[in-house]
Amino acid sequence: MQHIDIKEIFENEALINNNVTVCGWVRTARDSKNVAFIELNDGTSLKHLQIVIDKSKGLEYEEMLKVGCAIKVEGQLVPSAQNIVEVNADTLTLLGPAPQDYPLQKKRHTLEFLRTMPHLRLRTNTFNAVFRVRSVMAAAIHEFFQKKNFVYVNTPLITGSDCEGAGEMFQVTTNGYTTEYTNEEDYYTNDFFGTKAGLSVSGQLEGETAAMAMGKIYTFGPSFRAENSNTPRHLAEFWHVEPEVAFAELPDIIELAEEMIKFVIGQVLEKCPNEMDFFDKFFEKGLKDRLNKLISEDFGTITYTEAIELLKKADVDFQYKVEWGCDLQTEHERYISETIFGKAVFVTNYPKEIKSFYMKQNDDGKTVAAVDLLVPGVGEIIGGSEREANYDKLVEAMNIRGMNLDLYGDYLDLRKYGSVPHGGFGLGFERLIMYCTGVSNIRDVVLYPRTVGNVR
RNA sequence: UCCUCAAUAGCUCAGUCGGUAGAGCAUUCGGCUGUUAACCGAAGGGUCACAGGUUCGAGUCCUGUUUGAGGAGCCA
Repeated sequence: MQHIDIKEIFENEALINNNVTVCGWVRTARDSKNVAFIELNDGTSLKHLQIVIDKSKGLEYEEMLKVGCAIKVEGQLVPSAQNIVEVNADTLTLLGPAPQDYPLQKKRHTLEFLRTMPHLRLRTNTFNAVFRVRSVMAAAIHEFFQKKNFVYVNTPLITGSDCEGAGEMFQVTTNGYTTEYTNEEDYYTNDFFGTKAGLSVSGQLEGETAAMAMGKIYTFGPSFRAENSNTPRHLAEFWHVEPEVAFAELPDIIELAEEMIKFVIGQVLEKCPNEMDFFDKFFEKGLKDRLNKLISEDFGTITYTEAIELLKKADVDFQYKVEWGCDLQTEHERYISETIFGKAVFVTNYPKEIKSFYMKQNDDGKTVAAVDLLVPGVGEIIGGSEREANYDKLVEAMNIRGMNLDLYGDYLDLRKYGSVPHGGFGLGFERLIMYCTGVSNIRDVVLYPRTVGNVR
């Protein structure tokens, strides 16, 4: 169907005073005696295109004033004082009518109401802006890593091993509920893979194997967590960015994370000015200032041990007592990133007891080379570490946790043959989108959010 | 999973001390000299989330359930 994107209508000055054809959905219409106005949106632009209907031309137009219908318009593009340009319609075609029970109105709806119709909420300004920003961010992530010679790998979504400590796995099975087996082993050996399988909670372990061959890799794809967590920051299915770098130590990983966050946010500010104005106006006042500040200054850095000292000295009555060895609670993380630093901050070198088996044990014998990136508002958006490269130390850490070493033969081989210092991090893509847009519920930055009890 | 709050017209909400269900927007109809969430007039629209209970009488009080939101835990 030959037509011009509304985005181009607004940007290409050469089109002015020419005849154009545009298609789109009617967002709102205003009718008076001699003239009617339609605001048309085709998804390419946040700004609507005004269509002017001169009633003396005798066009059929009444059905096309209904909010939500799809129309095609041919007419002359003319300058407009208030709207930059507008189209004086010569012909109007109704592509798809919208009956009066169309649920979206031309007024503002609550995000809660829009969540009840994930298919139609996409036709609102908010979701138009969210998914354009999401798309630009995804492209920026690829661009960042590709320019740095990282190889994009796709780790398996179905896995036999659990990335320990990263949450509950969804089980993958072809055994129906009517099948009966006498014991668990019998059940799994008769299943599709002949063993217990699940959806991956992280591609890290497989990513490490790739990094130990290709040097620098990244994954960018879905991860699945069956945790019963009901918060505005958790999804059962989310997109995970997981770079893994050989010949790298913890400071290299921190530098990479900071550089990546700054690049992606810089791209959004540059390529989505209208969307960012929209978010700044309707979702978080001062959003653009906050992001511009973020990309122009260094992130904070503090060790876990230093953070504990500062929290102990803080004149705040925390609900959870601060003691070296405890994991940082949300209230502590907020105090560090929002009150102490007032910006993004890396917290490093956590006690080994509260972190995963694969993290490199530091020489102090008490901590591991882990890092979390805390940002004001959203909390933790990155978790990473230098990995334990020493075979014996890794085996020891796994034994302490009572893990079955037989399931990790491939992983242990990496330390047996040509082991090198390496590390990486995991970024929750949706959390970065929240941080970038000011949208405060993760369900509103995903097309069809999957959460506990919701798989529509 | 735990804690708190909420659920009234299609949407957003009001509803006083327990006494006949309200507004704005939307919809439909009519009007209006180019409007910007247009404006003006009229009409239609209700199982007050669901199930019990207290009461002469419950949208309002009590109990349970469901759904949603926020916080916590877990995490990205």
